Amino acid sequence: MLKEERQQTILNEVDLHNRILITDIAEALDVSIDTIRRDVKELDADNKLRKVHGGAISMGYMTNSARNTNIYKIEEKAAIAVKAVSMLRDGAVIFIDGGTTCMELARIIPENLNLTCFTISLPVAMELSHKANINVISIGGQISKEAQISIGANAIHHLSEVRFDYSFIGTGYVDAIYGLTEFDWDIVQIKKAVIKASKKTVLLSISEKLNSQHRYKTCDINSINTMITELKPEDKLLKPFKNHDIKII
Amino acid sequence: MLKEERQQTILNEVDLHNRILITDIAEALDVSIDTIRRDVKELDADNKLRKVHGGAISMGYMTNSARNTNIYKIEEKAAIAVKAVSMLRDGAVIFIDGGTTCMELARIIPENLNLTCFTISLPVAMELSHKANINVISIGGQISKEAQISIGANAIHHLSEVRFDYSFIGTGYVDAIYGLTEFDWDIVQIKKAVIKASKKTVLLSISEKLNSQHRYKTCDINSINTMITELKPEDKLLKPFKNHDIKII
DNA sequence: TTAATTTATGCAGTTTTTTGCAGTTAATAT
DNA sequence: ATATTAACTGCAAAAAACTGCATAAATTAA
Repeated sequence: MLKEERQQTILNEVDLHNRILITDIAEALDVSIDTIRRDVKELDADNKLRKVHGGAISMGYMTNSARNTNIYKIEEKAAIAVKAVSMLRDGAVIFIDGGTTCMELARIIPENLNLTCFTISLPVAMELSHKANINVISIGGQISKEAQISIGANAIHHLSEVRFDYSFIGTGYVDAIYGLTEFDWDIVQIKKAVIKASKKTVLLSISEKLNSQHRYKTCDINSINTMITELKPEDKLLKPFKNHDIKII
Repeated sequence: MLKEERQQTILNEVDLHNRILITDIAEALDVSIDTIRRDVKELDADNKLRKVHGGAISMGYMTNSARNTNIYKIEEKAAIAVKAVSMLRDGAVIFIDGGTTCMELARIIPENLNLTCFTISLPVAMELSHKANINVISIGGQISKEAQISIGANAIHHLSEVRFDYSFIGTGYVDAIYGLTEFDWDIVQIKKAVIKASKKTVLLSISEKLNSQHRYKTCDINSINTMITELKPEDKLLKPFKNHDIKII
């Protein structure tokens, strides 16, 4: 049997069943385990499948990391994400919110970090699921079509049963006096539950949102432990927040 | 024997068997191995076949090479999805499994249909969230990195608290005698819970999976109410399933 | 026709590729 | 923590591919 044939067979099996065992294939094709191991290694290098311990899994829809490049103020959000990542320590149990800033954080979390990440966001969960050492836990519930996050009583109830070392949240609007506010009532409810479940709450927000407010209130500014913007901590725009008990990065 | 003749013979053999061994051809045509090697080299340069170590394979046989971005057997899966969609009625409460076939179903569910859709799959949830009239409920839990679905006790517990009119599920392997089987124990547990929560269970499977089996059993074939493949119901491949109480579409 | 030239083929020696095995290390499961 | 299983490393045998060269066959030119 030709090597090419063998590799085609492997690919076919992987496509069919999403997952294969090296030992199964070796037995089926009657070649040594090492040979199949090498085949799988090659196919993995060619991005035809993903090699895992003991076998291989299909690329399937794993590949569709539909990089949405045109995110508003992406540079600022990336800068915020970098600061946020520096807070992460091995073994931490954290929560990551939805929204493009938190998505950016999820995207740049290093592969080698061991974390347990809870999230209500479908895109964040998908992004994190590609990282080997991150244990991802999706909080279920009704899906908000606009934000692609879980909302509703079910999600809130779930949040009441966990406790995060850190939660990284975004907000629609933030103001030193009025605190964090949102356009959407459902989202406020979820965020309240998140903050309640967190030992430390970290707010990620681009400076453009500073000094803005809306209808529904999530929490006072004092409920936030750390605030991250793309600005330097000494920037004058951040002055109104310095009077509070907030660490500004 | 003319060189042209010889090369034509080689091409014929390749077309016939999809593959050849250099040594076989050399022996059959009674010329030296080097000659055939040179012939194959030329034919490869002319893109008449693909030379590989030890022989050559036909161009047509290389189905997998260009297909990297696409989904395996997408036409078949789309055909299955079309049949599945025809079962949906306004107001139904359904469950959609993960996997590429179920993803295809999610993709083609009409915008104007009013449905409540539960799912454990992140990609399916994201896809459905774009449809205005679909109420999407994500079942949370630990995220399986391979399948991008929720697994574990939490997800199973949730499934125990709902009841679906229909559940559309995929499977790794299906056989008339051994029933539905999977590679992965966690996934079996989830699927058991799904089936238990469903008034009617609909299996979506491409025919290539028929008569295959693996280690862990999800359920007997009788637990399935409807079975959808890309084949016509009267296809002889489906005969083993006709003895059972299954509706075949 | 014959000589010259090109092309094709086979052979020997060398290099590369493939494969399986044994021993060790790493990962996973119990 | 320990047992089991898988992965990696280096090695060696076998098979295949490549190289250069010599010879044979075919083509062309004189």
